[in-house]
Amino acid sequence: MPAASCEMMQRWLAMRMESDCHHADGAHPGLSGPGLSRALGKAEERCTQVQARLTPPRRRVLELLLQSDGPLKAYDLMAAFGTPGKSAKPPTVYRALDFLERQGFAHRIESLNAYVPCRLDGAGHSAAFLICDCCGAAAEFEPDFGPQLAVAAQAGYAVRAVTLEARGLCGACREA
Amino acid sequence: MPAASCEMMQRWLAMRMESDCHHADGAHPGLSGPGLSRALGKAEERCTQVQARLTPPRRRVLELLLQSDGPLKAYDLMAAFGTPGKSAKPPTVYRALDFLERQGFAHRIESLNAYVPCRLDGAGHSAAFLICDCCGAAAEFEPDFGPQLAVAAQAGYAVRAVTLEARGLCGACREA
DNA sequence: ATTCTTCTGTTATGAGATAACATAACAACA
DNA sequence: TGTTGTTATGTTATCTCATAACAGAAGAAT
Repeated sequence: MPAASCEMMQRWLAMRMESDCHHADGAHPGLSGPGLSRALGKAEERCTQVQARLTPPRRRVLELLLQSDGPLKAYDLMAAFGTPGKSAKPPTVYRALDFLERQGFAHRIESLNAYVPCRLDGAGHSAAFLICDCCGAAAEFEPDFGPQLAVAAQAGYAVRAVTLEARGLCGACREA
Repeated sequence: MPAASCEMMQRWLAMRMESDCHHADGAHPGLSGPGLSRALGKAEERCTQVQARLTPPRRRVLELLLQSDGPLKAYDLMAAFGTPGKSAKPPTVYRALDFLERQGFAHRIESLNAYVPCRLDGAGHSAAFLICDCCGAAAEFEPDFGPQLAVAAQAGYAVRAVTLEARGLCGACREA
């Protein structure tokens, strides 16, 4: 199939991605029980160190993020926030996310409009993700922005934060 | 000496307007006249090479992006699309943007929900930007994703596209 | 000329995020 | 201990961003 196929190919790929690819991801499995408690405790600790308050709604949103196997949308968080039928309202969740991002406890993934808990210790203001277009997994990794920061310096930019999002297929989905 | 006058202008604006930073940016000035025609012609050419159709709405959206000094929002494009009072509707613009992105003529900047024309020749499916939080300029640069791709390969990921967005202050705004 | 595909125009709706304002909790300190 | 300033929450409404779904027009292929 020669040339007219560029758009056809796109559609085909899109269909394939939509078709059920429900591999459990494995990149960052959701926490529960002791692991969850430990992570929350760590967050509490870091909050007291910097005199920030991990209030109930903030803690709840962080808990939901930590429990999840993958990125969560803001409205998913709202739905899961309270008891069934008693969901949170947008500002509650967005404010909590705002706080969590400022403290480095969570990241927003721009290309998904979704949020993940930070998986790296002592992370600063940078985040980098390998995102699987098939199963939706988002694996955080420690980026080396050396080359990019060199370019920025050359151009006279003062970089405050960098986000990098690589889209593709994870190992599991490549084989399937 | 354009740099000096730009600086003066910035100081003046900063004094007048205190909080808001409305400098014209200069990173990628909007095209007009022959430069614009040349860019559009080049796009036409590349389209015929791959048997894609740069139809009127697509061409119009690309033209608007090329004319702009900075990133444009989808709804700004809609407003500017036709004659005053006769704006385009969402699908018209989003479909055009979709096409332009697929052909590599435009990029979406995720962290701004905005769009820019591609400024690099022969660009593949990667994009990298230095975004000024003060004046809104978005300077595209050729990224070197060597380290990141190594990480991805190590993790078994097949990377299809990478986007990088560095937020900070451009040289001009740093001084102001 | 017909058929297939792609592209456009239109209406309506879905998803994502914030504005604005009132109230509550907390810390600091006289 | 009450007062004050600050920070956080609850609530309503609204705003911005993006897509679904379908009818019809324009091109290309035979």
